[in-house]
Amino acid sequence: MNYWLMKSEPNEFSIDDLRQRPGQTEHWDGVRNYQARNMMRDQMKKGDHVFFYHSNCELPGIVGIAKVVREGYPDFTAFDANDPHYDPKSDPDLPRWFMVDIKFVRKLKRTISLQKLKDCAELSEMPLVRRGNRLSVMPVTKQEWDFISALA
DNA sequence: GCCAACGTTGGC
DNA sequence: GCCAACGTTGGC
Repeated sequence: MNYWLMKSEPNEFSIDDLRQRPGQTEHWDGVRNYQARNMMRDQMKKGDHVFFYHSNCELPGIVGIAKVVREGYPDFTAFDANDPHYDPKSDPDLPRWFMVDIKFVRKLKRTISLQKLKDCAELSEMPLVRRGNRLSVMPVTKQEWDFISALA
């Protein structure tokens, strides 16, 4: 069992949007970063736990929990010239970008803010709290997961 | 292979 | 809206 953190801008796609999706499930399309791609394609497994993080908003932080319900498969939005995430270099016969499906588990009563996470020495190794970090999908250790869960 | 230019991310 | 940090692109 592995643990992850996935960022989303709430004005694009929030934890509430996920909860309201049919089956409370959504495909995580639009990631155009190779490190994040590799994790979704190769490492994220059905049943893995996910922290849902809101970025680029009034109170950045962890807002909920989700889980992986479908393992890596080609991000079809890359093939669609009308899609904002279109990438002509991704060939359907040799897809460049991958995604997973995640399902809503629960929303936290209160956001665990980025500031709070930064204040915890136990979390100082997380890429999330490192300066300049831009990874939108990142691994979380079991220790970090348990520690953060206890903050909620 | 180097590196400047550029576009994007994301906190503030 | 600003801007630092970072990844990607493309000329050479």
